[in-house]
Amino acid sequence: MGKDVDSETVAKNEQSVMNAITIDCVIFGFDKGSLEVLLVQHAEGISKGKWGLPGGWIHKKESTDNAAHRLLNELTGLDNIYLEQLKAFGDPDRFPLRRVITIGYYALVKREDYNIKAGFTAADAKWYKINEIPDLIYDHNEILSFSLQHLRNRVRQAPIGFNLLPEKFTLLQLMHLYEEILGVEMDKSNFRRKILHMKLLLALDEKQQDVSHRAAKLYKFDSKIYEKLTQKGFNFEF
Amino acid sequence: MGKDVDSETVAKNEQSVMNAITIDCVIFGFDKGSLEVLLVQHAEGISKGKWGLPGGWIHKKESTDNAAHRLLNELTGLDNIYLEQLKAFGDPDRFPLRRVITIGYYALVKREDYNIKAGFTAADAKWYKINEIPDLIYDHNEILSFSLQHLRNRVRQAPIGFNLLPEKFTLLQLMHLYEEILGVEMDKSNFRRKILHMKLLLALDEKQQDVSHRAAKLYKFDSKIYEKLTQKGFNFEF
DNA sequence: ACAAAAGTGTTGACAATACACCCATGT
DNA sequence: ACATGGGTGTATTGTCAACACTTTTGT
Repeated sequence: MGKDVDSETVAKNEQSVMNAITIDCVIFGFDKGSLEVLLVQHAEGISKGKWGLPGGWIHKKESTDNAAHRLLNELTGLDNIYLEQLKAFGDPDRFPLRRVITIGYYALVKREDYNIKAGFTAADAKWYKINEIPDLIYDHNEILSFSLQHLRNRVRQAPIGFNLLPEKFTLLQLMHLYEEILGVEMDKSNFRRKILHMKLLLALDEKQQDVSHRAAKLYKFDSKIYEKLTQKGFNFEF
Repeated sequence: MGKDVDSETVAKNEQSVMNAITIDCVIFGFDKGSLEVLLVQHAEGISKGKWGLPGGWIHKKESTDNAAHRLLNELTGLDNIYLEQLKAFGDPDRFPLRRVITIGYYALVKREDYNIKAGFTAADAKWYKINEIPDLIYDHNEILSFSLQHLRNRVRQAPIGFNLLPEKFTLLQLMHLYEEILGVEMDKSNFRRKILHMKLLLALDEKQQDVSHRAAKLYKFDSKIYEKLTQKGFNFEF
């Protein structure tokens, strides 16, 4: 949950939100070879100064999915974000003040698109590398590690990893993304064969610019072919 | 949700339950080659007479997982059931009277163990074949089809299918289970090789009884080996 | 020239598939 | 004897992992 969440004021005064359910988002980004998560710092309340997942309350008239999209947009300004529900976290003691159940979501964003929203400063919101996560409020460490586990599984069954990369990318960039997420080393040659064999990528007539070595061909993700493949349930095993 | 759920009485009078969140369970069983789901009939309220998923309210002091287990036990009398959360369903209009979010669970039960709990009659609770599901209350058809999709995916990645079979089973029974869940035809010989190669099964010194053909060897599921395999994340692709 | 990454080719091991066939048992 | 399912064997094809090698480009 975000800035004001552990102050009870919001829930008590606002009749327009549900008062025993919140939403928390794990926002993944990929930058310079590292998988990162966007955390926010609490400005007030009992956990002032501590970091946590961005989140907030659900309006009475919006779906939980919409609420998650809205919260994400309020924080990052981004609109068409890959967003999926993880599950509900319902331990009776997870929130110290009273019984609140939270619905976890995870999002994948392209770091190139991301600009922190006006109203937030570097002190409020910050990207943390996945293996440098501090102690978070409530059960947010648990939600985060669940989402990481989930991402590792999903990424092997559906080509959602693309959502973390720029529109145009090289095969090696894609491979490094998988290596980072799954924590494994891969063989360049075999990776190329495998991914090209799936016909999911569209080769562009463009090459990398300004690199101090042979420029690699750029590819983009072909969503039409992806649709076909997801329907008959394919296997993206790496 | 179960018998009394759409009467508001429970939520309003009972201070001990959360009033805007419920739990709904999809209970899968496997009988005579068919995948089935346990549905219950509403006794009162606006949807009297209609069938729906069993479910109910969450007590203030129990986790959502415990609530699901409790509800399942109240209905079936069973204790050690395979139970997993699906996700939260949060459409603002899913429940007609007011805003209620439900957390979906799915359970796999061995039909041999199952006995309907006292207090329920055949008119209250009934097994329905997966392709003969009637119109259900609220968004329960949606929850059901989501859970079926989820089951089909899960069953290919973890050996949870065993939870639907008796303690001791034959290889062909197991194969038929997979065929039914996944909706495919399999090759007997190849299935044997594949499943035995995984070393997940323990061959017993027992054979089928009272069958009008050659009796098949019985196997049981080796949970120790399963633990090992799940940890390094294996692939149960069929 | 050489570093660094792009990109290709080859090989051997192993797994998936499709079938053909024999075995045991009750009616 | 035959129907029914249990159980074995094999030949082919395809996929995967390991690794050696060539190509391009900036410094």
